[in-house]
Amino acid sequence: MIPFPKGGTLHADLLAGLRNMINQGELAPGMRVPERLLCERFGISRTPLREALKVLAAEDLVELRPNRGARIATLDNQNLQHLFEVIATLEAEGGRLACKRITADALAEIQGMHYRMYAHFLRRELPEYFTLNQAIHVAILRAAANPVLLSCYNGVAGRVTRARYMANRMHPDRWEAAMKEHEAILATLVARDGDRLGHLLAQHLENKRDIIMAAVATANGDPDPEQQAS
Amino acid sequence: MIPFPKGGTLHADLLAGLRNMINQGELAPGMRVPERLLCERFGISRTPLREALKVLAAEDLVELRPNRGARIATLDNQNLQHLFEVIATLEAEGGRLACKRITADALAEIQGMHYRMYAHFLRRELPEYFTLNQAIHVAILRAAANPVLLSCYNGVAGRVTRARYMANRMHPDRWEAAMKEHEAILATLVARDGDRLGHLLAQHLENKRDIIMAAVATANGDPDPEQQAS
DNA sequence: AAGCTGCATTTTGCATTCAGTTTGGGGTAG
DNA sequence: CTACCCCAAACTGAATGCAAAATGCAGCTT
Repeated sequence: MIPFPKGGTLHADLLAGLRNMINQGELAPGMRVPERLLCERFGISRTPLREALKVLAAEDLVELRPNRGARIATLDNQNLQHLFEVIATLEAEGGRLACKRITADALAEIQGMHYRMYAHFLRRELPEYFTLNQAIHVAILRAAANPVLLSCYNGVAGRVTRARYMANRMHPDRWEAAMKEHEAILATLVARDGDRLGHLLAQHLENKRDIIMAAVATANGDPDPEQQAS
Repeated sequence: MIPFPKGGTLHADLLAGLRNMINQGELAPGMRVPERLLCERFGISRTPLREALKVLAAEDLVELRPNRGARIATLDNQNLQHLFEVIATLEAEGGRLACKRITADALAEIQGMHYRMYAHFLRRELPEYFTLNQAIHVAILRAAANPVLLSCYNGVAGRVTRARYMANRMHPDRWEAAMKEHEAILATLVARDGDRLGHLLAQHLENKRDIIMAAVATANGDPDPEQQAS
């Protein structure tokens, strides 16, 4: 019986737990969700688990087929293309709005995160770098002061988190380029140039997409991943 | 006992039924959701109803407070601002992509819908006009050939559907202006001018937002609605 | 008379139970 | 040997039951 964070109601905690399991690959894409097994692993009954699965299905993290159980949603290249297209759109708009609305405090906090991230870059501490990287992107979205935009972003970004976990290493050249992009992003945010920031973020996302898609391709057994359609 | 569309599984049908009830105001914003009452009205048990409520809560259509039941989410002016900001973003990007990807068939279908809508406009048939109007917007999104973008749009647009129902009448001048905007939108789509279409759609959405917010304001008892922040 | 306390009722959250469907296997006919 | 069919076991979907928490109200205190 595997313990899990018990903050509030059971189904809510389960939701978080299942999300983690999916993101970390414990529940592999395409896999059937073993209802009964998970119930005894978590030490709960089927009711809250099924409630959580309904929510995950609404988020397209699992596919729910009537009378035939649930499957973990797969992430093929086309899915990733579509997801990143939407993520880029939301981040770009978030950047534009953030330039208009960001407070001095929020800007200072982002700058702080940026420099801490830079330190991790210099020390080649990839996990810490990734964490701050993602935190900066979320912070910009948050600075856009639009909770709907943020929750929309979280919903879509959550669907590629699994793929992010696969891309847990990075070519040094690309890493340096990404760091430079972040430099430009920060400078443009400070300059409050919304349109330019939007474009920079969209470009940055495209590059991120290529890395992740390459990583997913290798993870899927392709040793020489050079497929990346437009 | 109120009947409801019974197509597939019970909770899925319930979901659709509850959405309709919310959109048409049968379940008023801020209202507590009487679990037991709805169960006997639909003639079902609490389990599928609760599953449907969990999904609605994930979509932010209802607010779920632990041990204190569910409330229908309210839609204040700020919410509408935020929602329309995101809707405009998604529609604009959808328009840009549609210009790149739309097929001749899809374009012809949109043109057909447009002219039928124009006929309803000439005859001042508002409900039919609204239906086709919405269908055109969805068709453009669909032409963008990005299912993630579409489902994202549906999710956010679904949250303002209630407000749309309140705006069931329209000033003749504004109606004519909206019709002209649609003319321009169609022409720009035909011309495959993605960036321009994006801007037109965003502008069109801003106007729609103003109408709906004014209607909601009057519905909330404000006889002279002149609040519309940027 | 207003506010607080304690109890009864209602409601929520979860477990358990029941009914209907799918799935897998063994047997049989071709 | 292969294909089909039938049956049983497993699983899914929904209903019911039960414990805990919240709500409402009466009576009491100040």
